[in-house]
Amino acid sequence: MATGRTHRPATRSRGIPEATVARLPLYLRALTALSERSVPTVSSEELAAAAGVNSAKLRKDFSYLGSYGTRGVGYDVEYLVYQISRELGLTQDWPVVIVGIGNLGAALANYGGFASRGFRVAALIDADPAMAGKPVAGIPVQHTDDLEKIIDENGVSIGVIATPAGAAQPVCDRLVAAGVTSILNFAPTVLSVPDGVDVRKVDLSIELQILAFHEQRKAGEEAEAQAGATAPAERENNGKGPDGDVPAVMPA
Amino acid sequence: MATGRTHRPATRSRGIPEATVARLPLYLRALTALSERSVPTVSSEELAAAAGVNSAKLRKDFSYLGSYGTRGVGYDVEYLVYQISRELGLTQDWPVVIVGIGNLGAALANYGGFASRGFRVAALIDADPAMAGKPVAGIPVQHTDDLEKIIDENGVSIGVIATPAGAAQPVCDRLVAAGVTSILNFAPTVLSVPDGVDVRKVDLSIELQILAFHEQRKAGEEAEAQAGATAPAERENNGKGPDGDVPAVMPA
DNA sequence: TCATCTTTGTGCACGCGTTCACAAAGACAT
DNA sequence: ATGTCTTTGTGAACGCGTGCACAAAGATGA
Repeated sequence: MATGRTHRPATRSRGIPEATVARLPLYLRALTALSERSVPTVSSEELAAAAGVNSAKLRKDFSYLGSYGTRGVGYDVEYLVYQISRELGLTQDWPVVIVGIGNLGAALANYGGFASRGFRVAALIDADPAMAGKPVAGIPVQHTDDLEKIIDENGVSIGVIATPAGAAQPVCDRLVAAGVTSILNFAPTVLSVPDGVDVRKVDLSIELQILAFHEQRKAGEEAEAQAGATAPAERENNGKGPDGDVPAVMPA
Repeated sequence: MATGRTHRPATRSRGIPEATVARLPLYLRALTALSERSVPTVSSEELAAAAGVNSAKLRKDFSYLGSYGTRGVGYDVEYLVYQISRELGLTQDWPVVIVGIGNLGAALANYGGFASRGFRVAALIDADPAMAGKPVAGIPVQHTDDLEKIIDENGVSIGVIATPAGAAQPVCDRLVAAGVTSILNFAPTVLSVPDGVDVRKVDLSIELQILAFHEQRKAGEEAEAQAGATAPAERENNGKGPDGDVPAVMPA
């Protein structure tokens, strides 16, 4: 998955482990799909398959929320949808601001997945005066100068940063000073924030690099297996470097 | 961080722990910045601060790669940049295809972070015939019909899925059948793939839901602390539900 | 050459998360 | 009522990841 990793010291919030919290949205999505198909109940086995996790893990996750299942039957879909929604805080409305309306910011503004679960794009903010007033996804872009006022008037506590790397920390500081306590950061920067503020980061470049690592490993193993299968002894040094299984690319 | 979570059974690849691999890009970014400022060496303490991690963790991470530091001095920046790049497989070129050129797909195509680290957008693919031939980020969009040919001719092993949820699994299947072995999935779906194929997912909606959970918890604790500080006994049941610290929103 | 000082590399202990395996609970049929 | 069968909820063991704390290594100066 995406870099969604956690900064917080794994403090168990209200008894629910962080790892479980991260899976609840997954369960919720699967349950919503079942609900739309009017499926009344579901077993841990079925639901786990739909969410792509181990069934024991799912049961343990649910056990942190309470005993919502019926032995011999399974879980009531509608009831579980409600319980998880409530636990995640999705029964209320969360106004969100997006700062930095470039390619990515605009795409986020247009992203339907926000509105679907209680998240409402309250405002779009950009530092470019030329953008001011221009509507994106039906919402007029406002200038950074008014950031504090916008946060305050809309009671915003969640901010999304989609600015270039250089602008991210200053924007973050202003958001926090204005009262934002949760930040979703798309800029390739490590943000520093005071205690009590949550930051999650999504970094496309990092995700690709992790994939590249595994991809390289796969290629290497394959080559090794190939060599081992055909002629193990022949694998001396076919014109590369002294180190056989390392690409012969040298640094400066 | 973003949903970047890992699917693989935490199989330690080549002795390097998965958690370490996920941090290497972070170190690399910090080191690149130092390199551009022509800083020759850096201590684990300084670098750790720049990357936002514990210094002991950083040293242990580097120890998996080998002994690249000098005691009493620190690490050679240039050398470390090269070693990490090589370990991550960034010394070679990775052609990537993006499937689904909507808002998000277009934003990804325009994203500069791809090109910067050995990743090259080899092709953009969309199912809409009206999009075919239209250039996005300077690259003409091609039709899904040619997917297999494109993968094959460009030697693509990494695919990015930015389609609507419904199209994701079919597209994934075709990518895998055509030879792609690493997938970065932006669609809100659980993809099932055969063994040997890596999937990482980035889910904006999930990230927001996790933030909402903590945000709700913070609000609840604050209210509780408030109540406890002023009048603990007064906190009987101020017209909500039988369960005091749960929002009195009822399901259908 | 020797002493001092800095910084790495790592042994060790701890805690979270995962998984297995099973007892308890309930549905359902007789 | 009683028995059988399904499925939950959880105790317990295991493994990975983290962070402390320190010994070893090397630089630097006298």
